[in-house]
Amino acid sequence: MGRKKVEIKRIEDKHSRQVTFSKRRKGLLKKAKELSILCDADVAVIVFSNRGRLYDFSSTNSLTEIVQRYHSHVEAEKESSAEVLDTEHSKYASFMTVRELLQTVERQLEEPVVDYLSVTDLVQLENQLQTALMQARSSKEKLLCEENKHLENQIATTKNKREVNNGMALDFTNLAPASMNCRQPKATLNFL
Amino acid sequence: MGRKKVEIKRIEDKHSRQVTFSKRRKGLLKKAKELSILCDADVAVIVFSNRGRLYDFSSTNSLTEIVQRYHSHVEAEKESSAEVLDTEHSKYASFMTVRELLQTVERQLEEPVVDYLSVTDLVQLENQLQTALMQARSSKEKLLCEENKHLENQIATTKNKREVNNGMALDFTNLAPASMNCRQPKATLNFL
DNA sequence: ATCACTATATATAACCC
DNA sequence: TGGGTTATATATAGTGA
Repeated sequence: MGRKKVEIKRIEDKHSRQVTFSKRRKGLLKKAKELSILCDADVAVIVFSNRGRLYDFSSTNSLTEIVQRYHSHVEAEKESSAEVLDTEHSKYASFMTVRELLQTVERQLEEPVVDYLSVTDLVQLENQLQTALMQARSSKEKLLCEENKHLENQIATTKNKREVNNGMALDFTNLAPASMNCRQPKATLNFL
Repeated sequence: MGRKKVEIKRIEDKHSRQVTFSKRRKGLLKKAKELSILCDADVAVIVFSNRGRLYDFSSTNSLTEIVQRYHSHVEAEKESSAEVLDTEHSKYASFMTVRELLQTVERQLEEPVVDYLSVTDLVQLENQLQTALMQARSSKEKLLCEENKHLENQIATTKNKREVNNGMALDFTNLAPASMNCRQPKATLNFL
């Protein structure tokens, strides 16, 4: 795309590598922006120069937003590939997740918290909610209404079983990738 | 870059938006790869189509790696820049938000839901939790423990006031910047 | 570093299947 | 969807200030 065709391999000359980096980085971010606008897509780009300088683009206010969505998406894919999910289960998954969320937050608040579990669990909760949100976003009206009605019934009939449900611990060990993302607790430890 | 020059604004025709998305996405990911190879840079790209499908590129084995580097980079910058925030106020902000979240989710689940309020509210909740998360992540251990103890007391003493608290509507208007991010509800409405 | 210039390589819009 | 073709718009390599 210039006077000469360049092979796609590391540019050895330091100066032209730097110049090319500057030009292509700008081009990449521009393309990312265009894609997000033209196609109404959410796009995030992170670039670190080989000397550690950061450049980024996000189609939303915060890049983190998209990253979170990425994590939950990966999370969701893992779940759906693991279980061949029957329709009935997945249909109400988002709202079930919210109910679980509710219970977890309750426990979170009512039990003594030691160590950094609060931070870690917040991350987990956040992922769960994000997943629920993704699913909710792509639902259509009828599904949504059905779900709501169904949910109301569930709530009504489940209220009595509260104790039982609370006894059922959420299995966070299934969230391996998510917890790998959360090295924040470690980072927090570094402050001390 | 084609037969005609295109303005950079949302493509209204659904079909050509989809086609353009497909082509430009491929182009973007290719450019990202080239940049990372040519200039020995770390590059991560995340793309969500407007229908929620995920596409990504990472110059390292895991995209998460780069994301983490991004977070530490941002964290480091944040710390080096001034922290103006009033300590007393921000101290418990994250956990207060979680408590509000709890109440809101409860209402969400126990009240009949009409229209798309459920989706919209989920977005709000998501933002609140995100805010809580951000703040929690940057807390230090002592703060965290203090908060937890304080919180436990609050919970204990607040339980009786439940009714009153539920009556107190959350003021979402304070979340202006966050809610501006959420154009998804609009997008969701378009499906219908 | 970045800016401007140009010749050229690439990306891609409109069109086909 | 996803892949071709072709004409055109863009990106950018090489160069110099």
